[in-house]
Amino acid sequence: MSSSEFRHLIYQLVRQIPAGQVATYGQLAVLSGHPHSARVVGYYLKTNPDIPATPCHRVVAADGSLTGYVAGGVDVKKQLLLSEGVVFQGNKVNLKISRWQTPPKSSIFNHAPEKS
DNA sequence: AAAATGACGGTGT
DNA sequence: TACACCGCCATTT
Repeated sequence: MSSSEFRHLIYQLVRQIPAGQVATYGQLAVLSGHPHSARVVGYYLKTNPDIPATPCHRVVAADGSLTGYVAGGVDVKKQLLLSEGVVFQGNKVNLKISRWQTPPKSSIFNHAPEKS
């Protein structure tokens, strides 16, 4: 897969994050098939060509903290997330509650065991 | 062509 | 919990 396709795929994934939920850079990296390229994902969002089309504000760091946001900075980013109903704990997103659960394709008939 | 950079993430203290 | 380090990899210098 070429870099340009990789980038396009990231934007495609971001556009699928529902309002009120967030994904992490690493999560997108894994979903795109590039588990070790979280930083690159961040770079792609930084150079996001079309902010309105791709809700890059719904992408946060692995610990829930907010990193950059070109159109106004993390402050604006937080406000956008709050207005969508994302749950915060202080300065960080409560991933436990607001993390985007990607639909597991093959586990529809699967009892996802919590723990054992 | 080689080195530096960054909207990351995991580990160690 | 917070901060410092180090590995990662497409892009830029």
